[in-house]
Amino acid sequence: MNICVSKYYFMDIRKLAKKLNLSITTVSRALGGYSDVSETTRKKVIKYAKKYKYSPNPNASSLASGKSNTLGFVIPLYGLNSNTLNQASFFEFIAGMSTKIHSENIQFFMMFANNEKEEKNAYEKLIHVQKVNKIILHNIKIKDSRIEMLKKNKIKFVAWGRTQGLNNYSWVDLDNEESAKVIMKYLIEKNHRHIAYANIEENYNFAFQRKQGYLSSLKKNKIKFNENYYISIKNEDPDQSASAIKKMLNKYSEITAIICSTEYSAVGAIKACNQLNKKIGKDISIITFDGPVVSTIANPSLTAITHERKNLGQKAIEILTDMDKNNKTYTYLAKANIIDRGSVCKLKKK
Amino acid sequence: MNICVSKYYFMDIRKLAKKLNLSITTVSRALGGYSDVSETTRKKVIKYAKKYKYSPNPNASSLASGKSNTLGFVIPLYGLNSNTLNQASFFEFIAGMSTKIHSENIQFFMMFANNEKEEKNAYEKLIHVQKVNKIILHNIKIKDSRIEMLKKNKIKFVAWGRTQGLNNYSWVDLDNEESAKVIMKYLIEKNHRHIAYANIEENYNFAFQRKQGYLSSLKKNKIKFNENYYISIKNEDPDQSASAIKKMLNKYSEITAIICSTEYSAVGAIKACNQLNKKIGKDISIITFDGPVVSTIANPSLTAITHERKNLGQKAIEILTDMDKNNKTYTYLAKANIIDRGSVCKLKKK
DNA sequence: ATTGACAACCAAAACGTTTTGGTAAAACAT
DNA sequence: ATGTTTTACCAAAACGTTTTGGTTGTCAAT
Repeated sequence: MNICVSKYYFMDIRKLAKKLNLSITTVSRALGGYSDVSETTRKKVIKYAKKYKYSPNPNASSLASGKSNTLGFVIPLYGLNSNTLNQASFFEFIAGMSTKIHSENIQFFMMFANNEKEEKNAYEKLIHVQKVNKIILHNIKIKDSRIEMLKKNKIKFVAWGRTQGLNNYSWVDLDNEESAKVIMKYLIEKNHRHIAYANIEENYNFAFQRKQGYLSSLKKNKIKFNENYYISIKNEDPDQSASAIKKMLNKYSEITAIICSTEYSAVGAIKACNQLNKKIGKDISIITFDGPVVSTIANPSLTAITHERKNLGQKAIEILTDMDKNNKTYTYLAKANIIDRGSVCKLKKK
Repeated sequence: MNICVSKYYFMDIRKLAKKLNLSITTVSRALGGYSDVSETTRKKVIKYAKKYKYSPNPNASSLASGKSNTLGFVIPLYGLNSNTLNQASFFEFIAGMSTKIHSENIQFFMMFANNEKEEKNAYEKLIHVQKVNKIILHNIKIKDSRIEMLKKNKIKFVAWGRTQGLNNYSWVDLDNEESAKVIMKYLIEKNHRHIAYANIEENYNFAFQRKQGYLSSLKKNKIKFNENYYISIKNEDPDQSASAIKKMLNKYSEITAIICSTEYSAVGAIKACNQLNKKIGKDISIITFDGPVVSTIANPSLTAITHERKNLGQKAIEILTDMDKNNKTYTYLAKANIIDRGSVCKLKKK
């Protein structure tokens, strides 16, 4: 009654070669997809490899080839650990990756970083000690020196997020600017004209992009940007948001809708409205970016625009495998959909 | 202007041995801590290894020794991906680990699992393909066949959580029963006697343990267990909780306090009270287990008992390194503290 | 002086692959 | 018929360690 050991009766390439009456070289090259093996032989090799559950020893293989077929990934704990919302998007991303990884037989090597210095160090270790040849670059800064570093080392990578300016590398990202426009269209169709925007500080790239979409939609609809309707909070702290929003709503009572750039500001908005006894979805409309947590936890729930984050992870892996084949760079923008939870009301046309 | 490559000018054990005028064997054994190397030699070796930033090629080392000094860890996405609250505790755990991993120079190998079958498979791959020699066993079931499997393969492991019954292996866990008792003491001191308990289904081990604490505290204080005050919800769905709690409060208006076994049931309780127009912290008291999310997002915030989850991760690594030295098993129970957020009121003594 | 134990070192084998630099046979071109 | 190219295969080296099975020299006990 051996639960597991029996399943992996040990089969190395030598035994496999002997069983097949082939040389080790041929077996290796058959499985490696080299062209100096006839198709009939290759099929036989693959069939037997499957039958005997042969899987090459990854250490031997990495050692011999100088590459490890391992995907490096650094988890920036310092950005995640205290931020429940980022955590959710993180898990959605790796869940997306995992669907592809399984089929592509890639392996995974993770490291942790508790601050920026550790983060950079981790990437260097991944490359020079672990010898990973693929990397998911996460937690992109507006300007990011890691990109040059990876290029110099000729490591294939996909960035999750973009730097500001020219992005001449492969990346996947949310279509932040576009989704802000979608939100604006949604509000304007419901006849909102005095639309406030609660942001976190703009040196987060996504926050900057979202604001751009807001501004360009205003312009397109010939609404003048009113800077009193715009809030920028340093930390992702709902209480700070709440007090700023409260002040704003008190002073500018003509505001009928608030766009919240993160879930934290959304929670702030809810608190502010509760304190002012404004009924959400009636006296005031609120719409937020993202919202996995708000949707289940916050009270009341909020209408939100959500991105297909799972696609991001999937695409990242797809791109990496495509990059193996040809040396192009690829990009992917995740689209977003509005999920109506009743926190936005339709105003009468004036 | 080389950002990174220069930092790791390549130094292997051969070059190091040549520089030191020693054999490769001696260098290896000096760094490995073997006793057939004199202390003076060892010091010299270590000094130079540091100076030249030598770090052994992990693939070569694993290949030669048959062990990889790598810690295996399977992320059960199927339990995490949709559950924001588990995510938070997950990150707290790995953040805890990361503080120790850095200092102990352990490496990390992660796999993902989207269901129980994949999960078990992942552990087998970790052992037989990746050749990890240490494992953090996560997502423990009440009865868990993986434990036998790991024992049979002589893999050192620490379980995060416990099976029911005899636990003759190393584990770290929350002190669930004790913290339920702490909560009960807290409520009873505030003169609550009609205390309801909103649980999720008891075949989660932690839910079972927490209920035990509740029951034994009742007994100790000579309060008879009233099964009408006890709710057990299948899924972690706030709305299901809400409707059950609402029904209960309507029928048994003598209830003055609700203990929520998870944050989800806490959100349910908040919703129920709002719908019944009962003011939390005044008309009714609510206290919840955990609460990283509730504390920032839920409205109002709730008094909660929180465990030092970061310690769990730290201890897990500590235990693994201790187990390397001597073959004992270790256990650790994380203590909990009540954080008062005003949702529990003091009743007048009758 | 001889023996045994011990300390400190080392050469070579082993780990399981990939890669290099071939060879033999078959196919094709002249 | 001969030279050339192509196809299909392989032996051996290499990857950078750890481990095995020693050797040599020193010291204490006899």
